[in-house]
Amino acid sequence: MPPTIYDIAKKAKVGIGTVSRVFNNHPSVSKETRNRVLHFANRMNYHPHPYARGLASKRTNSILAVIPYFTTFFFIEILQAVQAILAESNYDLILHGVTHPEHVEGMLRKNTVRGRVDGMLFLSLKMPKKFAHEYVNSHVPVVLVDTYHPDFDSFTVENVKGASIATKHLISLGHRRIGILNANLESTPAQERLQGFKSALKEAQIPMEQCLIKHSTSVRLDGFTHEDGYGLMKQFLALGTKKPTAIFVTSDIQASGALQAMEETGIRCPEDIALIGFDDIELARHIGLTTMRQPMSEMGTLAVQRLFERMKNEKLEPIFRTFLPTLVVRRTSELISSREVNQQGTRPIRTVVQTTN
Amino acid sequence: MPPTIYDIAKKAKVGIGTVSRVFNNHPSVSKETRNRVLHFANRMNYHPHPYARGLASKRTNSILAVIPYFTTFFFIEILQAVQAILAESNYDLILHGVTHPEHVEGMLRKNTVRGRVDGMLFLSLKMPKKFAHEYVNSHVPVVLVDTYHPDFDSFTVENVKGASIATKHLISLGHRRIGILNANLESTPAQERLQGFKSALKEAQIPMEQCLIKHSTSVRLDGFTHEDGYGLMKQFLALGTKKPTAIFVTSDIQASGALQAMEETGIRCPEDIALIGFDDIELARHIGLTTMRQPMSEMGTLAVQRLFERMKNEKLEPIFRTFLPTLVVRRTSELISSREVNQQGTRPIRTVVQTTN
DNA sequence: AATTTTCGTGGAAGCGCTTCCAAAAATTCC
DNA sequence: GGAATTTTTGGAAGCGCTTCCACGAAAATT
Repeated sequence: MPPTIYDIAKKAKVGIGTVSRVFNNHPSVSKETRNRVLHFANRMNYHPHPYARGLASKRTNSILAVIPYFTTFFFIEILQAVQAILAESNYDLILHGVTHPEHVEGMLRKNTVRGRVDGMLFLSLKMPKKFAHEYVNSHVPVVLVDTYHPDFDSFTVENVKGASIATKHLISLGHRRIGILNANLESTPAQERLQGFKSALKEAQIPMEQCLIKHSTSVRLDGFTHEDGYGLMKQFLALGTKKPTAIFVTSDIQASGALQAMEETGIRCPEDIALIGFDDIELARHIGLTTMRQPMSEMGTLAVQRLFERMKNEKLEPIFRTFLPTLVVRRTSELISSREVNQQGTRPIRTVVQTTN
Repeated sequence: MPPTIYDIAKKAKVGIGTVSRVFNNHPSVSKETRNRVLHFANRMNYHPHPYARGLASKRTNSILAVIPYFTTFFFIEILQAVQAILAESNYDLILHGVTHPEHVEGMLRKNTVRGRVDGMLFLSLKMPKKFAHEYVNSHVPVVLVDTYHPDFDSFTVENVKGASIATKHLISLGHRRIGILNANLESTPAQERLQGFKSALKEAQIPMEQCLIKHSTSVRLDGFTHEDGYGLMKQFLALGTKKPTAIFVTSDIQASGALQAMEETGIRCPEDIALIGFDDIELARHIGLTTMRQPMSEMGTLAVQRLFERMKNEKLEPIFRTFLPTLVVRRTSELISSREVNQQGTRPIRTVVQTTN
């Protein structure tokens, strides 16, 4: 049996209250007593039982991250930043992957009750309306990341503007027949990116063509997959002379599929069709994909910081913070004329990050 | 205040023992009573307090995964499999990223004490000798993944054989000047992969050349990075006529860096230098990299299953299970003669998985 | 020197559960 | 119909801690 606070108290000839105070850095313990307690605690390898602590103090020192089941780089990078902060504050990170959207509500109802966790990060999932409504007070602080609800702190990416910037980039390159290769329109990012795309075209007074607007209908990962990109690009390529000269693809992963479809068909990028993605996952750098960078690490950091603030002070007004993706120009959207070609006919892969504001 | 077991008991006009029994699926509760309790519990949104439960029952329903701080695809895929199993068994997954190797021991000492978690997965980190020694009984079940120690269940990849298979693949393609682009030799996988490489050459009676053996000295991620691959490949390319015709790269991520270095220099792959990586991360498929696939998902699954077994029965003998990586042949090791070239001069990216036993 | 204030400390109560034992209720048996 | 079983049930004790109140000793004040 591991030693309890009583064992330490007895050995150190003090009361349990004193031992407790030592381990909670309570100021009113004399230096000698403190050292004596620490000495024995150390010798006996004593560690306060976190559950007993949680039960007695109503603080758990752990925060819960609820993420969609599919783990992509997007979440990893956010969680990595989260972990870093939590670790230095001595908090535990509990992970809940949600497999089915219907489970979200039950999960919330279960974990949102005081005493389970000190706070909760809710990533990329739709906050059920019904739940948000009945979520009044006396509840655990919740911060949303990559999803929005007026009643909670929300940290999201400006998908509309990002998509618009991406599209404008293609326009600025001289393209006029521009397509969009979108994910499943069920998902909010897909809707917003489509919206941004359309607004950019409208602003540039480029007429929209229905055949240049394609989206996935797949349910898996809301269509943000390599396969969906591949399939939709094949459809684009089948358009023959009506096919676009540039395409805004709503995620890097889809773009990689699209690129593969192009390679197989012998359509060159960017010569025949230029491409721009969204996300800037690691892969994008490797394949030289122009894309919109999402500041995942920053989002994670700010979200936890906000969560901590809210844990200190319940009554903060919800804030809604938005992150503007940055344009990262790489090979797939290079201007053909501006290319450097070396003796072997290959080109260096370069990355140009363009800061937008 | 959330309702407690007492509130439910009062409403349902039963004793707290009965409520407890209902929530623990104890058989000796009559159907009507059970339904009545459940009815009120539901109405009042009652959820047993996990910490109180843990304290009273000495089961926590959570397992801890200790991972190196740097989060790579390797861990993600393993953890994803772990999560899937835990979720369906109603267990929580607690994540501890270890930032500094020196922290490992303290972390173990702290969490390995009964009552904190029910079990622990220890990924890719070196189990401190000193700790393993004093870790006798009355401790939490621990299972190691991607690392080995005789006193614990260990699930590891056969790096030596994997590296040997990779090297033999290159040999079978007719290559004789074969290099190895390795990570930091401080790390076990790097050492083992070097060993497998050497043994394959020896078996084929190919003399080893010192200049074809290169490794990273970087500390970050033990040298398993894009940058290290890039840098070392530059060194290979600087060898001029003495440069290899094929290289075994000890990870996909390094291989992607190596490929970039080749592209920049105008050295073609596989025409001038063939490449084989290790891991089969998603990226490998996208860039058409031949590689050794590590069965990460399978490892994760089996490791948790073993952990569960051990949680049921303390006294199991440690087992040591080993996974053989599979050769996945893609573009970077194609035989030049066997290439299909289509009219535009591009080739389809194909994947051939070769099962080895 | 007597009084007040401060500091350090001990330990009871209570956090919300599980588990056990004893007792009540229902069922079976003779 | 009553005793013997079996099935349900109630609730005290205890899990390991925090927190608060009370108390004695030391320091400061008068």
